[in-house]
Amino acid sequence: MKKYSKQRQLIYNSLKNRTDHPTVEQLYEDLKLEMPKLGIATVYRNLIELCESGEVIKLKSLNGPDRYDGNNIPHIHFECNKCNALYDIFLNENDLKNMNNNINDMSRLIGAKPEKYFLIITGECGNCT
Amino acid sequence: MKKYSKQRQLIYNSLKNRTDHPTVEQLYEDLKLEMPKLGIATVYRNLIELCESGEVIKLKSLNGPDRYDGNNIPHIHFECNKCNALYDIFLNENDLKNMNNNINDMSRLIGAKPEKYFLIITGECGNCT
DNA sequence: TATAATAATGATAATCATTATCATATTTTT
DNA sequence: AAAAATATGATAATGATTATCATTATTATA
Repeated sequence: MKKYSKQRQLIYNSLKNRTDHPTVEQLYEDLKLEMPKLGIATVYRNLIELCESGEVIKLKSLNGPDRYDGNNIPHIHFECNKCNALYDIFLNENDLKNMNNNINDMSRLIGAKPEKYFLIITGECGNCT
Repeated sequence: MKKYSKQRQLIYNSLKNRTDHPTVEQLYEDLKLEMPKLGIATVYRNLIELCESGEVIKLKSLNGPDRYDGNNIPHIHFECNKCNALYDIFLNENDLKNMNNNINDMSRLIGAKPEKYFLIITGECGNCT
């Protein structure tokens, strides 16, 4: 993957080093501290590229704007409907395999060919109970 | 559930009688044929109410704007990344039970209390292959 | 290495989706 | 039927994202 511009490296590294799944706005505000001339359009542009290359995952939040996940190994998400925090949930090898089998079976029901899946659970997170 | 205004009944019935998961714009254009004075804000407003009451489900499309599902029995979705069609996939009782168990187990991993889940599969649908 | 060609940036305008406002109309209550 | 409560339609306002374009940075070429 190409990541030559200073800006892209900054965006890429930042996402790889945080697990809070920031919105574009959050990412932009944080990165401006390191690179004050950064433009928000650059953040949008690079996120599109990074998503297309598969380095980054775009998450459709149920409440606010889209959020971004720098972790591209397969996993699922939990969104707290109290505090809006978005958590990663990593499945063990066996559960992941089962999940993939289920996805294939489900898709077969409608004659479709699955590529990816997005599973998001909502409810109350541990911090909010 | 309350659905007294002519407009709300129209919106409600329309969603219950179609399975294509329209966007607000699509729904609005279609309903204007039956009720030419209908305003799009009314569509938005009533969809919010219908979602809050659980009669209707809001779906976060991976590409376009949000889409709405008049079927509130638990099921999952497949979004075709070629033609953008959004399909329902209904699970049998056993698979649904397994899915719920999995959701509970996954949530337990991070100490969260699950309420709902949204599973969307992407790929190529039967019509596009 | 200097220079030409290519591609990315930052500022901001434009667009798209959604929500807010408010005067009017409809529905419900009394 | 009148009063109170609620919903509507038109449209302004907002929020999120994309498009434009002159400038700057990066890469390729001589």
